[in-house]
Amino acid sequence: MREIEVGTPPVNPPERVRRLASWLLNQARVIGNRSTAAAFGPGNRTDYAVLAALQEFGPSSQAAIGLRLGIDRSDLVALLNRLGAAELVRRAPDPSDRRRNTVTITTAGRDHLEAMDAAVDHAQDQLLAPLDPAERATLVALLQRVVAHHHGGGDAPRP
Amino acid sequence: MREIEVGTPPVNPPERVRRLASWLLNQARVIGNRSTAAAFGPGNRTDYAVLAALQEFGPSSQAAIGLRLGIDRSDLVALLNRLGAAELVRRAPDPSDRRRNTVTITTAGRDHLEAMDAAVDHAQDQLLAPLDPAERATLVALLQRVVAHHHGGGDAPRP
DNA sequence: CCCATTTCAGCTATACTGATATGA
DNA sequence: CTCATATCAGTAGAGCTGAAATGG
Repeated sequence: MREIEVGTPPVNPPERVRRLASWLLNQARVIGNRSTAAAFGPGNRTDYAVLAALQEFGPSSQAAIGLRLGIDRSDLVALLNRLGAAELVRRAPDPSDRRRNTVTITTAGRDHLEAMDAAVDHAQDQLLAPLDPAERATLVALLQRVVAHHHGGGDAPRP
Repeated sequence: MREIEVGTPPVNPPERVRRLASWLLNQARVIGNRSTAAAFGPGNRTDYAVLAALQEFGPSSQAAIGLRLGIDRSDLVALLNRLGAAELVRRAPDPSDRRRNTVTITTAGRDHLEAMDAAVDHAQDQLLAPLDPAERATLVALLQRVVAHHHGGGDAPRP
């Protein structure tokens, strides 16, 4: 029994394509999106990242959240509208700089984040099912290095 | 000097997010898409896969191409319209089954494919820049196993 | 004046769904 | 009548751009 359903999977692609890291990343990402779409609702896969950032770093402006997670300022507006409507975050004008909204995670938001943690772990488990723990760590480490190289330090805190 | 330009890179994301394979795959895929978008024109990253499939397996129906590469039947129509307009493929009704179009790569298509090969290699090189050859092979092999597991054999020919 | 922040309106490319016409 | 094939129309989310409104 296969846990993740795939819509239009490739069947025997040509050599040239089968060895391309960029192609494999695209395929793997579609699979990962499906497994995480089951954990969160569809469409809202970035909610987890935003709540996790607010939990780990405390109240932040929208610009700070976007910068931290690589989410566009525009997309954050609708996302925070949803999280705010669900009472998972509060959005209040910053008294010290009234251009800013200070976004704060609520108690309900913390609960929701913890509930999602289990679902997220399960999604990663499904995605990486064919790999043993050491191989999973290797894959994650290699991907972190690729991302860090191009983003200039996305995998480790910078001074 | 960084070769690949990135629009909204994450800066110091939270622990919970930084270790997620699904998140890393998304980040790496955006980087890979940018590097390949430089090799092909933007928008047409699947052209290479289609031409490679026709080169390796010979003339095929559109349904066969889509099945092989995991491309939706609908999206193939516009793609082949473009490739046909550029004279890189020929599309002729199959005399033995007139529902089908037999798609054949042209000489110009072969030339174009070979020209793209170099650009594609360069794009992979940029994407995997921080990894040595052994690490690149490891990453590709791990991704192939993940993809194969969920697609049921996407990384190796099946009988 | 210039710059930062939020918000909105819209654009493009991707992955997909559903319906239709034609033919095996 | 059924199934397969190709085509078209249209949907939904992701990533992004440009401009307006407000304020430092």
